[in-house]
Amino acid sequence: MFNHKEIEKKWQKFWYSNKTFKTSSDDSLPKQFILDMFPYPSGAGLHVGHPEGYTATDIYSRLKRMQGYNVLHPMGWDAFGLPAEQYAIKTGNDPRDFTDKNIATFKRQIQDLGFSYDWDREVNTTDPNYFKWTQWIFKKLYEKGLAEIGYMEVNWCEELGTVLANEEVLNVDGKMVSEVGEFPVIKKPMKQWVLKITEYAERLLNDLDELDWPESTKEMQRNWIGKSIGAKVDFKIKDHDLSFTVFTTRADTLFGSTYCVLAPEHDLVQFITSNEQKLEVEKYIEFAKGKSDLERTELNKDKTGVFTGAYAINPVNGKEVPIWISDYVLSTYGTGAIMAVPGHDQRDYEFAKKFDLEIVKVLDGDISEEAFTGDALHVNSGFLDGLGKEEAIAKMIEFLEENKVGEAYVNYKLRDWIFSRQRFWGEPFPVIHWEDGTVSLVDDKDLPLELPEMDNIRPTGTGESPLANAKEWLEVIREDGVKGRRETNTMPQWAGSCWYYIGYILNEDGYINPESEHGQKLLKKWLPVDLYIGGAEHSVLHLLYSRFWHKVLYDIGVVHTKEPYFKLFHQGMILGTDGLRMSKSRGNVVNPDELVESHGADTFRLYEMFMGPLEGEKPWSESGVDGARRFLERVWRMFEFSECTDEKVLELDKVYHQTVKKVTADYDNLRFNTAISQMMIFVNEVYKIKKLPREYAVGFLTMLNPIAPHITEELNEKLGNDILAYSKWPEYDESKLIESTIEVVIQVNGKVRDKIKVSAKASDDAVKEAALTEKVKSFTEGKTIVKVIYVKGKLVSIVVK
RNA sequence: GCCGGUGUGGUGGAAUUGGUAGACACGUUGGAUUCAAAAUCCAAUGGGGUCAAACCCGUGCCGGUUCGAGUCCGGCCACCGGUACCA
Repeated sequence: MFNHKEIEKKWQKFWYSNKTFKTSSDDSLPKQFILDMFPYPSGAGLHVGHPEGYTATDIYSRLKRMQGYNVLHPMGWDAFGLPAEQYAIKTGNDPRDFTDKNIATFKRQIQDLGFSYDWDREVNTTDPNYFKWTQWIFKKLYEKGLAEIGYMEVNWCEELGTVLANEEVLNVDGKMVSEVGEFPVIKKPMKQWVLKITEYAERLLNDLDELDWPESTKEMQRNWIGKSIGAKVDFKIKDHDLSFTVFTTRADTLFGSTYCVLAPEHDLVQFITSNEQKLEVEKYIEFAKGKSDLERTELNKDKTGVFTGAYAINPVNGKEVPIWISDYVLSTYGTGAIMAVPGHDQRDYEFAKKFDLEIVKVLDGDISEEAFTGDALHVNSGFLDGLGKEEAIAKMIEFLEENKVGEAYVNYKLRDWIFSRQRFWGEPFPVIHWEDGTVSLVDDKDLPLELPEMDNIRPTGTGESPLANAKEWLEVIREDGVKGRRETNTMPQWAGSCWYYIGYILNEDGYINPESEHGQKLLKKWLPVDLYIGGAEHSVLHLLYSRFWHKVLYDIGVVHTKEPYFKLFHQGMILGTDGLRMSKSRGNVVNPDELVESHGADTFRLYEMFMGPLEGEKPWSESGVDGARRFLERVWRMFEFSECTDEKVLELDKVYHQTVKKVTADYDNLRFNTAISQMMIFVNEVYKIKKLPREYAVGFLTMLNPIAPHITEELNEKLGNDILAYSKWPEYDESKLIESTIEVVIQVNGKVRDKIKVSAKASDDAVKEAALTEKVKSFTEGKTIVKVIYVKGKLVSIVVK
């Protein structure tokens, strides 16, 4: 039995005090930037899911160091956010203390696992020295015209007097209510900072192609960006000097447009509603405010809507068509208005059937039961009659452009990013609103703009953040006597996580100015991130927002790669022993502390990597942990019973070289479970032979070191060698892997019937000949052999009739 | 609902390009060791069938392509992640 407590503490202390894993400033070595998604340090501490990805990157980092790379492998804290805010409001305590305490726990737990982080580069998003640069980037966005104030809809709860996160809103009978108290929640437009990510939509879409990311993640981002090519069409409103624009991908069906629908929030609704309809329209707008987008669109089974009393003029045929409002049209997609073509759009079809609106067939397909949305020749469409879809779309756009009533247009589902939160615990905006109506930014030399000390953080009841109560901080006076008020919104948690990979690079005992010569040198050296591992739950939002900021920084010359993260990998979730997601309420959360205490960090790391493929979801198992420990015990004993000899042990040649080959390839491809099983096979062989040549002993310890760094360093030290952390990665000799005889499977009509051993050098014909064994013949007898297929070195397939 | 994923023995999983399904572990059973036990070492272990073999069945379900399908195609089912203010 080895004493994990002693060994692990000893090596952790050694690495920490020697700064073994400090990033080298040596520019001659090739670099590897290996990054984890940094955690939100919750009050519950680390759970066993966190170290899964961290172990993977740690193995990879240790491998790359031994392969001669200069490795940057840092860790930090995404420490702003909702839970600390809620804790502060509930208890009256300062979120800073709470956050610092949680970080200390997380850090201790992570360090107990022996990860090879360069702790000199630790970042913390709530550290003013860090968020100084978050604010600086915001200023750059503002100066580039990418940050604007606009009225955007938020979840407003009148009773609670506060804006709620989607997470805090429940759906009861299709209505939004607060999680706390079940009070009504409505969509209410409020002044918000908005980042114009849509201006980058096309680049965010196109540059996905050059990334080594899971195809599924790229696909999700593509779908999220949601590019659709179509046209804008202008509709004049009868008896008003007003018009509105719709976006459509099927401009060719314009002759079939028999009504239009505006989103209930559409600006025009108030101007065009007739007196007779006014009451009903207002009632409907109220009704729609209480529904979430999801309920309004995808979950919407029963269409609702109200006629406004106004008519639009169809620009292609001059027909007067009624204008309705309905919640299935969203103000946030396209132009917030649609031309309804009930014959050829299913939602419009359902709506028209329900409200008995005219349906005109303009494509030659069956519309008796449902809308026909395919490609067919046009009918009832004037100059489009007889044309197919593509041709007709092109011709219609030509008509629209010639008559100045529309144009070709590309629409994205991607929406601009609401970048403000009505909260205390976030980065303050470096913005002052002056009483003369102007807005100015805080000067660079006055950054960071820190959060005020507040005795009691509480909601204001007006929808403003608790910062509105911090009078001294809030109110400023300009030299000319004009009064101003600081922005009371704060930035969302995304802000700090959008650029933290850059933070690590710049953090050399304080943050280097990214535009300085030294900062530039560092950024050019380290970017992009070579490997980024984190959960699939970040597939779209974090990764898309972060890519957007990176592109902006690229445009202003701060960074020099188009993309931040070159290779991305998602680790799967670790489930509870019951196969369900770990959660406090289920009581199935496993905390690593007890296991590290009882089994040791090496066992923990080994078990997590052996559980299954990194990307898969896997349930936790106690007995599996014991098995992992048993393997390490077996390794420990292997060095006790086997003579460590300087002689060659020919029986081990093949399995050793196989192991080097497989482990090297598997580590590189993040397939740790199969690498471990190969090392187990090697150990099993040594147990049979009871001899271990020195060269193979060191090679084996080197290979196991990235997974179980403490025990391998200890064994290696006992052998009298220098530390493994920077030793040379073993190489394999292909010639040792060649077999002289091979086993070939013989199939008859696809079923395995016999196996033969043949010389590796045997000719194809000789193998085919040898395949006709007595047993095989009993299956081919009385039948004609139609075909014989030989797959080299693997099988012979005989087809009979 | 929409987008993306997953489904293989009693259990975790392996099979990297269509070529021996179940590597390696866990568990179980048997043996060795021990006064005895734990630990350790060795062996067996998908299901049916058989004294043993032969043989049959088997990768969520239904169908297809192929000499050959866990792998490719079509249609389902179940579960998981995301769905823009949890991050």
